[in-house]
Amino acid sequence: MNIGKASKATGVSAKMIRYYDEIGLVRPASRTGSNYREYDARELNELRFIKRARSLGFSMAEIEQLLSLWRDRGRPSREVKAIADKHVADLDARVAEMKAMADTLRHLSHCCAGDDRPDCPILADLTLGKEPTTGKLPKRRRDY
Amino acid sequence: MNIGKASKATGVSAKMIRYYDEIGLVRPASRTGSNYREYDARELNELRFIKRARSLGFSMAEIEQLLSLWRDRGRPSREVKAIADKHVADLDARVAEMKAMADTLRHLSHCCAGDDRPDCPILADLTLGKEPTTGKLPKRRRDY
DNA sequence: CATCAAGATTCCTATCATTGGAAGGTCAAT
DNA sequence: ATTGACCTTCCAATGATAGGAATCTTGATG
Repeated sequence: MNIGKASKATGVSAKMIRYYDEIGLVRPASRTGSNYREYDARELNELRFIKRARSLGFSMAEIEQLLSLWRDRGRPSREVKAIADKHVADLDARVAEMKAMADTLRHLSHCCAGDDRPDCPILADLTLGKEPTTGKLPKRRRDY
Repeated sequence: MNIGKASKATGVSAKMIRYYDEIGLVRPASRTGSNYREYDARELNELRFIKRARSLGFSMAEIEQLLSLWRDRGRPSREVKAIADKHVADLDARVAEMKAMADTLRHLSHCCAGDDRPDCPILADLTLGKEPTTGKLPKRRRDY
C-alpha cells in the first residue's frame, strides 16, 4: 500500500506521514523498487494511533513514549496511566487559564456600551498594562 | 530611554520590542545618533497595551486592530466590543474542546488499573484510531 | 585618558506541527 | 506513447519567542 492509500486509510496527510518518518516517530517505511514508501496493516495502526493521540492533545514527545509503550506488549499499565494523568492535569490547567481569560474579557465586554461613543472599558483596561488576572502565563509546551 | 529600560518598564523583552518594531506592530522607534532605539512614555504605553492584550490571549492580528482603535480617540466602542466578543467566543470554544479532551482522557485513565499488568484501556482506545469524541479539531489560530 | 563590562545593534538559527510548492520520477489507463 | 495522477526530495513559510555571534556604544572606574 502506497502513501496515498495509507493517508486515506488513516486520515493522516501524506506530508505528515513523511514527516513522522523523517523524525523517526515511526520506523522508516520500506520502499518499493521505485522508491515508493510501502505500508501494511501494522503501520496503518501506528498512524491511526498517532492521529488519535494528537486529537487527544498529546504532544509528539508524549506520543513517542506512548508508542513505545504500545509496542511493548508486556508494559505495565501504570506507565501509560502516568502519562495520561499528567496530560489530564496539563489540560485542566490550561482550561482554567483560558477560562479565566474568557471571564475577564467577558466582564470587560459586559461593561462596554458597544455603541457610537468612544468610552470603552476594554481599551481602558488594556491601557493599564496590568499583570494578567490569571497571573503569569506558563510557557506553552505544545499545540494540540 | 533605551530599549533595556523600556523592557524593564514594560515587561516586554528587548527581543520582542525589536520584533514588534520589525513587523510594524509599533511605529519604528526613533534613534539616537548612535542608532540606539529611543522610547518615551507614549511608546511604553503601547508596549504595555500589547503585553496586556497578549496576556488576555489576543492574537497579534487582533492586537493590531485593537491598537489602531486605541490610537483613534473617536472610535466607537462598538468596534472594540466586537473584537473582544469574538475573542471571548473563540476562547469559550477552545475551553470546551480542551475540556472534552480532558474528560475523555480522565475517563480512560479511570478505567485503567495502573498496575503491573499490561491491559490498558488508554492504549486500547488509542489503537482504535477513532475520530476524536470532540469531532474534528479546528485549526489552532494562535498561541496565547 | 585608557580600559572594561554592560548593553546596544544587526543578522542568523531554532523551535513545533503543519502546509505549500517546485522539479522530477513512476504508474495505470487510454 | 501520451496523459494525468501519484510518488519522490528539497526548500520555504507559518507565529511568537529565544538564543547566539559579531560588532559598536556607553558609562564607570583606575
